[in-house]
Amino acid sequence: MPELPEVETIKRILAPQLCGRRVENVQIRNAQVIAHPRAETFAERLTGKMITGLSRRGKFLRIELENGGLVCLHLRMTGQLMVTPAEFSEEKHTHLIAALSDGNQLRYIDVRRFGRFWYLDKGETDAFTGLERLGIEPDDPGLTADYLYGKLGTKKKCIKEMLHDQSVVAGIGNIYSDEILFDAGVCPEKKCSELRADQWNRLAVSIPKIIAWGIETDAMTPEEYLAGKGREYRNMPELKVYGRAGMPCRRCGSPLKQLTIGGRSSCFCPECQKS
DNA sequence: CTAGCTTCCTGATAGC
DNA sequence: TGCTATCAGGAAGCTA
Repeated sequence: MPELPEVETIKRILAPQLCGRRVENVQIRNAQVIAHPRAETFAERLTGKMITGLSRRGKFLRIELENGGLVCLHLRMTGQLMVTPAEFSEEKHTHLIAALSDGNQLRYIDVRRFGRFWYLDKGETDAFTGLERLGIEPDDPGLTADYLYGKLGTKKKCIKEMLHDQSVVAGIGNIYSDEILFDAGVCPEKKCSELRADQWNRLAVSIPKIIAWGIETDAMTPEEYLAGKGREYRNMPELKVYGRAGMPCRRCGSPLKQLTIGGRSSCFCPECQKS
């Protein structure tokens, strides 16, 4: 499931393959991946437009067009965006294919079909994408202990759940929330209202640190990208806790524990994350 | 305002 | 072998 570091990786890989290319035509195989406007209109608006830039905000990707129009997309759980030569065989669950002026194709593949696309004309604000309610980026200098405390200090929900609130810090999902809490030495079940000042301080350090580390370890060469046909965006970072239930903690050796918190599986070290 | 539940989807896996 | 049940999860939308 792509989180901020993977979306950033996708952006960096795709930007040089998309910028300066014109969208020649758009085939939408499954209209449900288009959230706004209607699929036909979406295809019409894109056709003939030159791609001028790619940007990321939280887990959203934005494809900027020459007319000031914007394609926003969210990959959710299983969405994959890739540029391939037109002759590459088509993956199962391909929902959108945009032919580009250099002969390549931009393809969207999504097994579970949770991902969504929006097209916004220049200045258009009426279509709700979710982008508008995003909080600050993890690398924003405004991400301080005070900021976190101000947003979450009175919340009764546990910190693990609240780290997923995109309106506080944008881009954190289930993998990186586990990694951040381990780095900060904070128990995922701890209620926000019960966190101490030193724990807010450590979270304010760990959030940008772990997200930056994720981006670094995801970094992929164009050769690696092509070898995987662009399907894999995570270069297998050495995760400390996520998915390692029962295995020894990399810091203290104690067996890592798994719990379901707010409907999400959560892994942590009961020794290193006692409070 | 918050908490809690449901929805969307398919593939992997477990149990019989 | 083949069936059914369960689970995974980002975020919106709903009710209470």
